[in-house]
Amino acid sequence: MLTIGNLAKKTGTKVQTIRYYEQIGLMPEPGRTEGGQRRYGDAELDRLAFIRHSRQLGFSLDAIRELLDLSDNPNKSCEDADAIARRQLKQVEQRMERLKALRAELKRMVHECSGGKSADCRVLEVLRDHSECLTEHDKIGA
Amino acid sequence: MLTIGNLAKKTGTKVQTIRYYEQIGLMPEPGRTEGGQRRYGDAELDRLAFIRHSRQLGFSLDAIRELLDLSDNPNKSCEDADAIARRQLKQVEQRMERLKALRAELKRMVHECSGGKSADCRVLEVLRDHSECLTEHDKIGA
DNA sequence: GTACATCCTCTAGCAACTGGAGGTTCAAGA
DNA sequence: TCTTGAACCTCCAGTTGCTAGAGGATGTAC
Repeated sequence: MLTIGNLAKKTGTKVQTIRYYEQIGLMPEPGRTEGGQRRYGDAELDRLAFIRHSRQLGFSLDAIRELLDLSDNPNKSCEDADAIARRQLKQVEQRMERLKALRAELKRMVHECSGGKSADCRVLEVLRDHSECLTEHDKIGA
Repeated sequence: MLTIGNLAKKTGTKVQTIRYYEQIGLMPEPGRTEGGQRRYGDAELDRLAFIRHSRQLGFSLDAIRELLDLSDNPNKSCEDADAIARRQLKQVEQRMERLKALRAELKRMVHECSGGKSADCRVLEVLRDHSECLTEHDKIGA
């Protein structure tokens, strides 16, 4: 049986995060010692590893909830899981497109800066005047 | 003079967001009508446009605060603004690298899914077992 | 038996907004 | 001039995914 600290170490999670996952119902309520401390078994270790791995792949906690539900019910259709992954893939691709445009703009700003007083700064100038942008970058966020 | 609603429309910002920027000191306290409603001039319009544009390029509000300070003081060195932009560029590039790895992994997951019961789902299987991953993707977030 | 690392709960905070409740003001039309 | 209704006001709570700290209890190793 694992203490919460050891579970945390094994999965690369913070202790507080595990308690948080329990609080929002992603992790089950584990058994406790007489003194009230949490003790975890292998099932919980696997579940937390699944959650962490999914987070690393960028899935939201809501998406993970769905994936866990599919994982818990082997008779459900695989298509649902696939759809979630496809959705995630699409999001990732959109974010990459956005970042590409941002990178181009930032590079241009940075390369045009020649030092000197900020009155003549190209970086600030571009920020002041959107029309100087070569690319579209309309939505906020990555 | 602009009402807050018109300022919002002109800059593509929500009214609440403008009030929020005022609250945190990014936007100045504007003049008011006798009845207490905010009225904005061109300076505020420019400032908000600057803020929004910077946000679109992914700068944090803290970074924007610095940039605004530089913009307000034309005698300060341009190098500071350049450094902020370079920092931002670096972040964007790091995020892109991460997303590339994620995209590869997600694509692989999705392409291997052949439908059927979730018991045999490759998506779920990969999520269960990190060792099946071809790429490293250790840090969470984009 | 005692030290002290680790655990417990609870609360608050982070970024960067967004939404709603409940009430007031402004401007245009009758 | 009055009325209507859109837009404004303040204040508070919620979002996502954690993270940090206070103040106190527990577990374990020596």
